[in-house]
Amino acid sequence: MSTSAPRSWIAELEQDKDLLGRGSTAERVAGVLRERVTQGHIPPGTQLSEEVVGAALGVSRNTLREAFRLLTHERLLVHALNRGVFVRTLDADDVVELYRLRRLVEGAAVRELAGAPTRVIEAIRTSVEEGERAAADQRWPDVATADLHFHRGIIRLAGSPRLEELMLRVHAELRLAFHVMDDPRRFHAPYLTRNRELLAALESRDTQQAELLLSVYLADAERQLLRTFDDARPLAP
Amino acid sequence: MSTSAPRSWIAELEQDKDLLGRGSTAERVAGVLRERVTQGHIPPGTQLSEEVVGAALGVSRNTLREAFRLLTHERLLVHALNRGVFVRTLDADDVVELYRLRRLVEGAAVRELAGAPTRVIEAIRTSVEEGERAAADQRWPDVATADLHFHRGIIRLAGSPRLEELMLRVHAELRLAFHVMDDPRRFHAPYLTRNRELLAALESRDTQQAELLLSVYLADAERQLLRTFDDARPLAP
DNA sequence: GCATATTTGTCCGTATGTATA
DNA sequence: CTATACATACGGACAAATATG
Repeated sequence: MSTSAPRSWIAELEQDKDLLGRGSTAERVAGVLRERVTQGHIPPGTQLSEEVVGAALGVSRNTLREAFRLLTHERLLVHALNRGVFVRTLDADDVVELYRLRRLVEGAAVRELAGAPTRVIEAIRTSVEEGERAAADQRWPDVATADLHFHRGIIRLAGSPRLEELMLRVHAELRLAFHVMDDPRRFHAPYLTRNRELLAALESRDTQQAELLLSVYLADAERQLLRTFDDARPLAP
Repeated sequence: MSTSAPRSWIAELEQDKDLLGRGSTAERVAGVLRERVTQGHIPPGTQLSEEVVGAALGVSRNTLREAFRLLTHERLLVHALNRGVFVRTLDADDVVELYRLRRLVEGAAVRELAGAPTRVIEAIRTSVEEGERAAADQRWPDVATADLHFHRGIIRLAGSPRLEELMLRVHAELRLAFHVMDDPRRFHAPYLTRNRELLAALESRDTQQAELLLSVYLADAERQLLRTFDDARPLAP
């Protein structure tokens, strides 16, 4: 594999050096790399050499290896024994499993609607309005993050921090696939009205309707993502 | 905090030194420690000194810290900044959330019963018979592990490796709480007949019945665990 | 409240092993 | 097959934080 031809992301990395504020050094380094990877600035498949990245961020290899270990557990990097770490590349099977998991978990969370505190539903409303405002101002990346906030709110209906953490990682993984999209607007914008409909079902405590809307929502999103996936890579190794 | 008075577990650790077979050194070290912690040989609350444990296993501090990082992510250890790592101590709130998560996820998995391959159900049958054989031979620890295999089989109905991994970690966490039980027989043995009943519902593809049996199963187990939890620690800080 | 001892956090240098050109 | 580049793992060192008296 050719790993990285331009290497422009290394210079960008150095700009984050002073951004390493609080927390353990390894965790701060992991935070910077997580941001760069999920934002698509470091494309999937590129190798992250210990020496090069460590020099760019000004940390030792020991510290960097701890950060790598964190991100490998989050499945944003893959670790090949004695070969190094690489930015994860998602294939179609990954997307299928991730959406299967979303349908399962978010569906189960909606089914907990009856016992969920109203505070959670209000937070979901906030995320919907946040997305609509962002769309009105044509801030498409913000529309995408508002959409993720919307789904995080749904998962909160389940009332389990561990489940929420799992799904945060799932969403981060999916972002690796979102970047094959040339136009983020076309992908996220159509779901604004769907989110509004789903919110209405939640606020009227209509579990059945919410479950139905959610399942078609996720099925459509998966289909759309898989379609552009096949277009982008007709013959992947 | 007094951490560890007897320290007998250090000598036991050294017996595992040669057991470190394949894989990265850090991962093998993590494997040994994971075993010792989930088996209850290293009691919750004890501090794992880098120097002491590193000497016992014959690995350097840097390598050991990588292993610690792995187990901290699995929530078997807790990391206090500048103070070190400790074996996790579960409180009642943890148990409540873990069982909420089990009800949610295993319930959702059973609801996927229709689309699950028969191979998975056959594996569940195997785990039931495995538990019954162990009980007949009075091997109570094996009854406990067979019970965990049973639930892992149920989760496999969902067909998501990521979900399975999450729940494996949840089960490992729960083992930290199981050890407050003085008698593992009384806790796990009564569920043998319940598992047999649930298996019958699964094999006849009766989703409704399986869902019902599972929910009362988990509710009872949670109640029983919380009860002995309150007995063991009437006034926890 | 202060001084000391212990432990962790971080970095460096180096030797060994492994994969790839 | 050899050579090269890189990851793996070790040991030592010092700074920083914490606990103890």
